[in-house]
This record gives sequence, structure tokens and C-alpha cells, in this order.
Amino acid sequence: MSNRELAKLFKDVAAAYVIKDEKKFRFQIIAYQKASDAVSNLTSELQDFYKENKLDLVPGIGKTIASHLIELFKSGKVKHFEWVLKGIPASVFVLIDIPSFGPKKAYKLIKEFKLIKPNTVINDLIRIAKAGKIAKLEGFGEKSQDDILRALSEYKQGKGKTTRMVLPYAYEVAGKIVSYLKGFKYVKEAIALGSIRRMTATVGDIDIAVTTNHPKETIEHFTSYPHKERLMEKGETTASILISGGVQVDLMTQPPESFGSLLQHFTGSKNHNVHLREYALKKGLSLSEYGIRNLTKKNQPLSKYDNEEKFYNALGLNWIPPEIRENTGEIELSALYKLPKLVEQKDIKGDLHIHSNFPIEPGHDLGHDSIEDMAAAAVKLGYEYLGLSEHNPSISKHSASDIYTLIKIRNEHIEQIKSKTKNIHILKFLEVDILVNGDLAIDDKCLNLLDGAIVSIHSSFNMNKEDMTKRIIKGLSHPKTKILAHPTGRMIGTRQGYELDFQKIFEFCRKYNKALEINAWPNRLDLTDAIIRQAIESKVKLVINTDSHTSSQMILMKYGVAMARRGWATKDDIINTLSYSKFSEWLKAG
DNA sequence: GCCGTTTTCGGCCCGACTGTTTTCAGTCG
Repeated sequence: MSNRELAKLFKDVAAAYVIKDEKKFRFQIIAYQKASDAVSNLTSELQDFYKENKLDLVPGIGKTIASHLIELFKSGKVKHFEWVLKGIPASVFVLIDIPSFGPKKAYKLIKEFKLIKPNTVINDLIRIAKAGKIAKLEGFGEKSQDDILRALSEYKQGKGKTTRMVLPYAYEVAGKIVSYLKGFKYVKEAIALGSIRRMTATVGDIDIAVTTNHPKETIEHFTSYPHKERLMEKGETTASILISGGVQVDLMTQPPESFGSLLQHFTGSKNHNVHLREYALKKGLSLSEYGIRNLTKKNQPLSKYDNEEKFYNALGLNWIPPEIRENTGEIELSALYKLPKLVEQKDIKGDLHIHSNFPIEPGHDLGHDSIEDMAAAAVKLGYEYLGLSEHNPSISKHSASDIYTLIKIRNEHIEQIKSKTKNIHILKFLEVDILVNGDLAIDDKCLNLLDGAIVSIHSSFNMNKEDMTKRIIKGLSHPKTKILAHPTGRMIGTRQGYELDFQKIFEFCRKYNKALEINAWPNRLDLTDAIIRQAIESKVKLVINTDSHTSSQMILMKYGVAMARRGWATKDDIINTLSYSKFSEWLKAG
């Protein structure tokens, strides 16, 4: 069973407990919801943990659930789950995947109208709603009947399940709304929070916080946003709208004196906040977006915090960078004042994965701008060095000697530019294909013309884990090979990326001094944050590159840096924070 | 059912909003 299916199973078990007796099973419900959440955020398959006898390593899975899982993987079913789910029609579990439907509402409707067929339940319920039968039920009314009807038809049309936005796009959309809000006279500060501030690779909905002493007028202004498609909710301090493209935007307001707690609360993540509040409770403190309440003394006024650092400090913690607020140990380390100093954009000294428009007749896409333009952009960014790494000349169109000549011509051209350009070091790289059998696309003679090779997979993506791992390690084995580009090959939203045995890749890279790339391209963001962290724990060096095909794309570096930060990378973990002389040493070292 | 820098027992985040209600239940983040 896949993680997705297991997460759904745990979610269903939690829902079944809610239906059975919410009070009695209160903590089982929390436990199964947590387990579901944990499994869906896992980067490797839970079944692999089982095979390696490591289920107990998964946070949120304890002894009881682990034993249920073992039973499940061995026999395909779990007696305890069957008991919990007994008597609840399968159609209930279809409905609870639809926004605004929880276990209670779903069960009540299913029971009332005897909708036991899971495949037809949505259409059946739509028909019943249209006939006006739901409004007559106790606890329902005309309004909720309309809401149900809309939720069901939106779900049927595939809305609500809208694909997540890539981070840079969400950033841009949020930026527009933020400036719209900042243009309003009563808004003091406006900032995008949530997953945008944490810089997750994809963003579901856009969260924005503002400080104002006039929340009512501000919410009025927000809900009249010109690109609004529909108002979702509007209260005294918060509101939600749907904008074109089906993107949900949530607004939260606070007066300026509570800006710190507002930032903290609305940045999340949810798991970070839950854990932080549990941590605070042990000290007798209760946290909310309004501030901190001391529970140990009676009638204490709420302590307010106008900035976030003071808020964390009040809990005995160092301020925690948003990118690592995922409840993966950051709170405990912060309490010990031992958080790592994460890499910053200003630490980056060069970009090594750049495609110019030099006519090298590559097998894949060529860049659009000249080497001179790329170099100028690098200077502007304050870099010390730039690695030119067009794709290798097409091996289907050219003979080995043609390829050698093409690379040589490019080298000569680079030398000419180098003699004119004194303020940046230009390196002769190439992005070389790793062929199906693990050989590199160009021969030793060609490779020896280079300062270094970046290697990557651009064909036969559908290999199994073992074969792909072998293929990549073979490709990395050449002494000129220094970097593995976009290691998983994923394309967000369109291609899943191949599976690799990362422990083997890490081992090889550490032993032979190879770096794994963090590719900053918006649809790639590859490596992912979780694998970056594992790589760092395995003491593997990383490099952050933009894979730019125009000079203007080189500013995308910040998204690569963000992924590195999410993976807890410090400056020392990133090769292209080295000065040019240190970097050259690394390049030449075997 | 999970978990541990006061704990292997005894805790378990906090609040907003909506609709259907006259004080609350359900859902969401």
C-alpha cells in the first residue's frame, strides 16, 4: 500500500472513531489524525520502513499502530480497523474527502438518506439536495443545503483539488494582493505568511496578515479585491476569498501591538504551532495569535508582542527561521540555543549551472542569452565565478570528433571573453547526459577540455530504483564529474521523478568528493528539502544552481537557497559559498 | 494512541467562522 492509501486509511479510522464516540475516543482520534498527517508527509514509503523493521522510527507511529501495520502488510487486513469501521457505510469515507464535510455531517446525511453506495453517493446527494430534502433535516437549513450542493458540484468538477502552485508563482500572486492591501489607508503592515513565508516548494492557499486598528474597514477592503471570484467567509478579524484560478486567499488582522504573535501564529506550520503550544503549556503559558497568557497566576493580563523575536524569547527560545518551522526538532534545539546558522543568499559566490546561447548544438535546449550577458548578470549579483554548462553537443547528430571541435571552439570563445572580463572567473563546464548504461555522453578526450562536468539524467526516466542508482553512480565516477544536477528529475505537477537509493548515492558522493545540486528552477526545486537534510546528515556537499536559460533567470537563486534552508543547510554545506580559490581547490581535488 | 530537558504516567493547542440555534455543533487552519 502506498503512503497515500495508508494516510487515507488512518484518516478513515479517525473519522470512524468520531462517529462512534467522539468523547470516549478523543485521543485515539488525535493519534490517528496525526498518524495520517505523518504518513502523507513522509518522503519514503512506509512499507519500506516495515521491510527494514524500522516502523518505530516514524514520529506519530507508536507501538499500537505499528503492530496494526505489520498485520496489514502481512495479511492485507487489520482486525482492529475492521472493528472500528464496522457499521459505517463506505460512502461516508468518500464524502469526508470533500471540503466542508466532516465525519458527523457525512454520517448524518448517509444514514438519513440511506446512501450506502460509495460510487454513486455524490450524485445521489446532489439529487437529494436539488429536491430540497436536506433543508428539512434537523440541524440543516436552506443555506447549508445550498452550500452542500455547491461543495459537491465543485468537487465533481475537480475544483477544491486544484493543483498546488509552485512557490515563485504564489509569491508573485501574494505580492500583488499585499500591495493592494498596503495601498489602503488603515493598513499599517501587510505580509504573506503561511507556506509562502516558510518557502515550501508548492503552496496550496495564500495567507496574508495585516496590522490595523480598523479591522472592519480593512476586511471590507480585502473582500472587495478586484480579482475576487467569490467570498468564502467574512468575520470580525479574518476573511477568506477565492480569486481567479480557484486560489483561496485568507486574511488575518491584528492591531500593531500584537504583530509578533500574529506573525508567529499565521506562519505555522500547523505542526510547529501545536508543538510550540504544548511546549509552552508545560511552562504554564498559553499561546495564541493575540499573545501569551500566563496560566500559573490568576487574572494576569495577556502579554502582547509587537515582534516575533520577542515572542519566541518569552518562551525561552531563540527566534526560529520560518523555513524550518516544521516540527522536526527545531523547538528543542532552539531551547538549547543550538539552532544552526542557515545559509543565506549573500553567502552564494557563484552559479555553476548556466546555459548560454553559444551554438554548441546541444541535444537539449540551448540558452537565449550570450555568455557576456550571463557574465554581466553574475557580476551584478555579486558573484566571483560563473560555470557555463550548456548541454553537451547532440550525440545523435555529431561524431565524436565533431563534438570535440565544438567544445574546443566554445573554449576558445570563452578564453576571448575571459581576457576582456576581469571581474568574474568563468569556468568551462558542460551539463553532460548520463546515458542509459551509465556512460557519459562524451568521451574522455572531450571531458578533459573542461574544468568540470555536471552530469544529469535526460532520458529513460522509468528505470527501477536499483538500476537508476547504479546508472547515476557510474555517471558520477569519472574524475571530471563534480556535480549531479537535479538529482531526482522531478518536475512539479508533471513528472514524479525517479526513485533513488539515496544512502548509496550519499556514500559515494562523500567518499569521492562529489556534490549534489539543489536546482532552483521553479518547477524542479530538486533536491527536495527532506533529502537535502538527509544529505547534510550524511555529510554530503551540496551546490545551489539556477539552471538559467536567460540572464534574468539567475535571480531565481533565492528559491534554491530557500530549499537549502528548509533542509537545514549552513554555509559550510554549500560548495558555491566558497571563495574562488577555495572552490578551485575543491574542483581539482580528486 | 503517542510521548518524554519537571513525566514510562498522565498529560494531550487554540481560536475563527457559519449556520442553525437562543448557547452550540461542526469544520477548518
